[in-house]
Amino acid sequence: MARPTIIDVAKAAGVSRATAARVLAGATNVDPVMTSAVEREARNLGYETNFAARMLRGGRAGAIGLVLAFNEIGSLNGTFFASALKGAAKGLAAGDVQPVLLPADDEDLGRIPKFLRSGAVDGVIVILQHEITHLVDSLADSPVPVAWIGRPHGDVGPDPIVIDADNHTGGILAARALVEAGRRRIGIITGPPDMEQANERTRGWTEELTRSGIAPGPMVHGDFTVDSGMAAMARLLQRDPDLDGVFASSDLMASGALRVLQAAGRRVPLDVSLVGFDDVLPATTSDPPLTTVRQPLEDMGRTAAEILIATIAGREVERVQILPTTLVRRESL
Amino acid sequence: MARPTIIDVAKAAGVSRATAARVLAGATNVDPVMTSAVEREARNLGYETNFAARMLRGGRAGAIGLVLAFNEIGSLNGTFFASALKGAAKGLAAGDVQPVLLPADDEDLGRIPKFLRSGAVDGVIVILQHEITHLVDSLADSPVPVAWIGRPHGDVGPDPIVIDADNHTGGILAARALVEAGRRRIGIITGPPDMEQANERTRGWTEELTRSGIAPGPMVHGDFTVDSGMAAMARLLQRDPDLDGVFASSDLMASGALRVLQAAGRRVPLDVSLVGFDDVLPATTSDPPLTTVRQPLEDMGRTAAEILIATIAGREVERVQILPTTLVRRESL
DNA sequence: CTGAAAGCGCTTACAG
DNA sequence: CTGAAAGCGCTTACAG
Repeated sequence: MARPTIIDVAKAAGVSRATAARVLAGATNVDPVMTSAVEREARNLGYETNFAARMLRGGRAGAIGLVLAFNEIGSLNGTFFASALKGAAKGLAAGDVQPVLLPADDEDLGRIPKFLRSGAVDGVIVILQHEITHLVDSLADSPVPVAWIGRPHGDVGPDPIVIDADNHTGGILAARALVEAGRRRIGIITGPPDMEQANERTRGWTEELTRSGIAPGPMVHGDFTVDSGMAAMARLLQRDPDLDGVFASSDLMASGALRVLQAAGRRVPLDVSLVGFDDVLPATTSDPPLTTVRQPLEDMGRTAAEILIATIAGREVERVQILPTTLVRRESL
Repeated sequence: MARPTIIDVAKAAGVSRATAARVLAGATNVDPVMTSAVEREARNLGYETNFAARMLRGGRAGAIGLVLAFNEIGSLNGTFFASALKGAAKGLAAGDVQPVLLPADDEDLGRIPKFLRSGAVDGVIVILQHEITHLVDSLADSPVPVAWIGRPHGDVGPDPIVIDADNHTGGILAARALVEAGRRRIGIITGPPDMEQANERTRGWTEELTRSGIAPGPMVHGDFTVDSGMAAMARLLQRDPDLDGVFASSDLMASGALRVLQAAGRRVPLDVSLVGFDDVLPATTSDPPLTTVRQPLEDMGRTAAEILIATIAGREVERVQILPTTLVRRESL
């Protein structure tokens, strides 16, 4: 069935469309029997007020534009999220589609699904930096197509649109670079255990070390932040003071680790080699700048936009795209 | 006159509403006389297709949602722009208003004014990092209220909504900190000369040095990027190799300057003290972390959202707000 | 080639 | 307390 209208709700509840509208608007002077009938049917049908109709009637959009120069979007590269956002914004602009920001509120999980049912957007791109299980669940039965940047955990329905980086190869690249630099006692600062992308990096790293005949060193979990990188590095040094190589699953954690290493008197890269992941701004501003595994975040965002636009237009496209990761050599290795 | 409709255009052109619609849709099989009459009147009246009506008719929004967890917005702090965006997004979310991203295309200046006339948004926030004169001009006669983050150059009409940081005091704080650290040969890396905010910082710096009986040292312009900071620092060292203090008008330029200083054998802060501006992520990840003048970027974004929402709701609010800057002491001073 | 009319889905002033 | 009807602004199938 097509998106239900208020007429569908009214019919199902056996009342006039005016009454249904009143109930849905929260009016109190309506027969309680009718009220509950309307509320029940609205829920059953998954009714949500049509955004365009309300706007045409009321004259108010309920939206505010954020104007920014394109080169300001260009400056968005400080973080994973900012870079992906930048790519997506560019891709959407190229398709003459407006990007609408939908912050997912932890306290009100229903907001986004509701918004999607209102018809205000033709599709959504989800930038999955951290695993947000409830968000994934609440988008599983979206009435509009969803493109996932990063592979979602859990059930997202059949044939999802997924854009991800090749995390597994990224882990291999990091391990190989450390081994080729002559490192033999190599630890890892990985991401949260429930985050599949981090796990794949770790798997690649483990495989490549094993393949090279080197036993993987100590592993500590972080949460991708600078602070967690500092804490993780301190624990890594406790576990093996003679560590000569570290792979951190994000540049932020790597830059935290770098600071702890230097404070502990280790010279990087002389005593310890360090490889990060992401290739975001802090990788270039730290001292020494970080050798890191580059995720093509901007490309991922742009690709998500393109696939989604094509899907909405009814064109056939490859719905899963894993973009390559590459090693960017700077001075921490 | 209220926003003109296609009926207004049709009347003015002396044709039926169907004909006007055909012309506006680009149909070719319309009498040339009628065609040009419609086109002329549409232009005269500043007609733009009502977004809600088209959407209700056509069923397509022409928009795509970017779903992101709130803590991902929280990670937006790599740059001036990202932090302001983060604050604005939070402020809008609190008011239950959707943020719509409007990238300003250099090649198509008309796009944003057109969009605003379509009624798709109730207001706009402009994040002015660089001075974008043409953008300012093209928004001067916006049909919806505009909130400027950063003081716009040029004519923006009467009684504009402006949210800015106290750049002048920021410059004073930087100079005072350098002087109190015992520095006497203090150079400055400022912003582009046409950018009022950078000029105010420089003015504050100059005033405070003069007040302390210290002659301001050499000045070089940058464009707020890391690279421009590196180039500027190199020139500063040429002009005065015995410099013992530097104020850079952005943290990115400061981190570029830091690298050049260290490459030139200067220890920071032992030989040279360095103060940045903004307090964005790279200030905390550089080595040493930067002492910097903090702009409350997130507050500025949030304030812009709040003022705009209040204005749209018809509430009276203070339309100009200059938020305080503060010195954040880290280790480069 | 042009115009009168229907209809997208909603809300609310009006009549009962 | 409830319903029939008008109207927000647009586009297009239909009739001429």
